[in-house]
Amino acid sequence: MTARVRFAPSPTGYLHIGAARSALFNWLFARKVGGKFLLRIEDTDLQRSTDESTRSIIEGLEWLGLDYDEEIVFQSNNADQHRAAAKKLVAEGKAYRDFTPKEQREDKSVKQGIVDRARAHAAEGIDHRSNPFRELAKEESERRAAAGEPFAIRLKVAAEGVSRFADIVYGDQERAHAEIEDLVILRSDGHPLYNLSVVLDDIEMGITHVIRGQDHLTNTHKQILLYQAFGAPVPQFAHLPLILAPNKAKLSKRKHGEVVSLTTYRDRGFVPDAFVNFLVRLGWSPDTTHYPAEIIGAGDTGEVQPNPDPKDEIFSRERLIQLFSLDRVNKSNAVFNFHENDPRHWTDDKALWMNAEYIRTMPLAELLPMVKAELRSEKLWREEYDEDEIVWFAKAVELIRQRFFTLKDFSSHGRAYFSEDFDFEEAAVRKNIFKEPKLKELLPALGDRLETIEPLDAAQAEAALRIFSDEVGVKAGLLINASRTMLTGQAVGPSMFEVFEILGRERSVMRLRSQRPWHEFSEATEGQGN
RNA sequence: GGCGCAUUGGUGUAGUUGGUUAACACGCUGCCCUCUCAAGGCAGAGAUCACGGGUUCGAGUCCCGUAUGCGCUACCA
Repeated sequence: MTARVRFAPSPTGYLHIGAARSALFNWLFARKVGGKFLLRIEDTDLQRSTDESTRSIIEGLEWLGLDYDEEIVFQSNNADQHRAAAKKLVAEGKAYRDFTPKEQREDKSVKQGIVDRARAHAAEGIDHRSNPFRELAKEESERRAAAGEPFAIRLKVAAEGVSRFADIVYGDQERAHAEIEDLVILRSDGHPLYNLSVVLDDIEMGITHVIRGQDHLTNTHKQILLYQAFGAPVPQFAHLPLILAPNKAKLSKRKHGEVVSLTTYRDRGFVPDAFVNFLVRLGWSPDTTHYPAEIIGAGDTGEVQPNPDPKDEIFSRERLIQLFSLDRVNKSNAVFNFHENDPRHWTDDKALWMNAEYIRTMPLAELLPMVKAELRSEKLWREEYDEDEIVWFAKAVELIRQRFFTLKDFSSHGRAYFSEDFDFEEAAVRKNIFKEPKLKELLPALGDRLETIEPLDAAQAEAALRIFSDEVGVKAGLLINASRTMLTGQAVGPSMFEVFEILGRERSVMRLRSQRPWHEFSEATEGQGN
């Protein structure tokens, strides 16, 4: 039997990174075992579900490269079947109509309401199964329903016995039926509820492995009861640890903002594979056991690769598929360690590091289209980069990628490589240019010197600059650092001679002759004057 | 309140059936390299393995309890 798994988000907002990770684990599992990965949108909550959110989920999965194998299932399309199934359970005596009027929610929190009621019931010795309608005569129930009296449908849970299942991640789970209330499966307005809908859809879609967040671990017992009521085979379950905020609270949009939204990472310049690589390490690690080559087979065919080294952190998508296994998922929740109000560490440092690692080491051919998209979105793209200047473009990207963290850096820190319209950083100007008054004359003179060299490659530029610095009696470093700021507006960047070569003779000379720093900033040192 | 799950340096993780200097990655500090900043190389700080008992010659690894966190407990998903 081929495995069939699904990712089943509810479209009530952006795609949460925790949900994205669930999708990833499902996808990896499916690809690993040659099964099917399906997508189901759980849009039963019509008030909260939005098309925009559905779109963002689909886009998010596409961005991560998690392709699904069949048509998307929209749960709302199945509401009629779900209703019919609930009524069938009533007819079979496995569920009953509850005519208790719907409770009005107070303004206090749901959680507090639950606790209060549980306390009150405990104090009065009320069993949660003491519903007066549980054993109502069939005829009476039919009569009241026919008379138009509203009712919810509850599953009749056995008073005795226990529910058991073996979770692939969390191990054997057991819960006494006495702990499970007669859950409502159909609302009095005819609306099917979550536990009913998931089970029915999972049966319908032939799901064999349910891989989802640990927040559903205890719900699973209820769902198993429903599988049994419908006489359907129970799938395997694997629950995933949750992703928590730095204060170990649940990550939420309201409290933590855009760091929890997957689209943020796309919009802020993450490489999809890098983010996948980061996400997969939250709660999963590969088997690093080292088996002798004579046991696992020869490595030269490429078919059998040894397990990774413990120090390995970078895994390609293909490697992840090869290495992935649900029994290597751990049980404790992971903290997503971002720093609010710190622009440098706006998200987890390791995610940022990993993205930088991908940007500087991934095949250039894969990076170039991403840089192109970024430049295009910032109106810095020129068609020549795809034509006559294609070699230049590749070399420029190769040069500057080495110290970038996100794709956004290509249009911000890297702007001067693609446009004359770049800014000078004031601190850089003060540090590298204003500190030596002679530079106002030396830099244009250096420009004159470099103008005589064609082509202006790195070696030539270096030779010329060093000779020039000797002649005028200043340290080469002074001219190098000043040049960097003149040509890029910044105090830091790649090796200066490479920059000369990439920018070329014309642009280098023009920028060395520019008077912009003196026009844009006052030479007066801060804290002095008046 | 009840039930469930978890607990290894700041963060993510490793630690196969208990065996004795608790490993790796990120981050942090210093040094080297150097035209700056990264990268890279080297070195270092940082963990009484939540706490308390127990079993054992020996426990991060097994058992019990406590604490803390999280989850579920809804006619939310």
